[in-house]
Amino acid sequence: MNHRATELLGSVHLRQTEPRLAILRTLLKTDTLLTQEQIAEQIGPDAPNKTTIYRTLTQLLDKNLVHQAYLDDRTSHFELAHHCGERQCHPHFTCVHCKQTHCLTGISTQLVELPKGFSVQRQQIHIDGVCPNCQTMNKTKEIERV
Amino acid sequence: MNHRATELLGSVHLRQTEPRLAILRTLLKTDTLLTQEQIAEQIGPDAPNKTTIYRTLTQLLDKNLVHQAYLDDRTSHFELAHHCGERQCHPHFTCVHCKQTHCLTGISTQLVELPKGFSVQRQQIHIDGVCPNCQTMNKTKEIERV
DNA sequence: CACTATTTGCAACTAAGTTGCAAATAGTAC
DNA sequence: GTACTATTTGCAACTTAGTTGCAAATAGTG
Ligand SMILES: [Zn+2]
Ligand SMILES: [Zn+2]
Ligand SMILES: [Zn+2]
Ligand SMILES: [Zn+2]
Repeated sequence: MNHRATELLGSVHLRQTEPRLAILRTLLKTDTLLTQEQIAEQIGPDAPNKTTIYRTLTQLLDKNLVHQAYLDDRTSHFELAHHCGERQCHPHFTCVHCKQTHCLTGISTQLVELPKGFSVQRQQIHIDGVCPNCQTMNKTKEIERV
Repeated sequence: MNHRATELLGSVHLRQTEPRLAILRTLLKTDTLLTQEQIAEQIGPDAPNKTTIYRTLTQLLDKNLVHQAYLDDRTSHFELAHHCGERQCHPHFTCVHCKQTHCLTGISTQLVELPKGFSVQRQQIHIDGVCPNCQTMNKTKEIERV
């Protein structure tokens, strides 16, 4: 992981600093979106300052190593761009019950057919619903009530 | 418009108050998403307090008369739900150049096929790109440069 | 007209994200 | 290794969308 982080930084000609490596390692480890706060938590007590985290994420966004998603809670979520297509991110699913967001990386989706004159740079799909976990929990509760 | 606003409020059993009517009239008049601030602007000097606007929008969201979209700027955008399907809003297109968002109400889209166990409540598609207006403006500039 | 539950406006607050600046450090040249 | 400089970092102060508590105003009802 550490090596991959170094590699990624190198590939976009950014200096190899500990804060940047720690942030990249954290993003490499996870399979979902993370907020600035979650990144800091996961790095632990020696996490970089929040300003540094935001600045680093902005740089990685500019280099297109990282993507940003706006879900339903007014805070930005970030992830590595390596599971996204050229003009389309993988879809995201947010459970209205447990509020968890899942990256649907295995799923193929179509680009929307746009009217003449519009050109696409990135398409993002966001789905709200109930996740498998909460679905079965609800069923269990129903059975218990009977 | 005024009549339609009254009708809408009645249909969800909310009291007919001037702030609520003004907000609904504004949403009825427009063909795009609006922020709290834009709603206040459009109503003018007698616009309701921002607290009232947010509270009203939340009530209308609960009654499913209004939908909320999170685009790329950390502020919520609102619109009437009347151009949305049962489980899917119309797609939104944001121009990276002029920052304007367009409601693509005429376009048909598919629901993503979810893995077993996930159930959909609402699918939203958001596209970033260049709008027809900015596209032709760029072409014109190129020609001028030659 | 009177009554009450609901709604509104205001001021103070919360929290995500940004900015300016001085101190620290990565990469480079010797 | 040491010195140098451009870049990066941390901190504190700030900005701003959205929320909360509460007292005053008002829609609907009889
Ligand atoms: Zn869930
Ligand atoms: Zn994802
Ligand atoms: Zn445009
Ligand atoms: Zn729309």
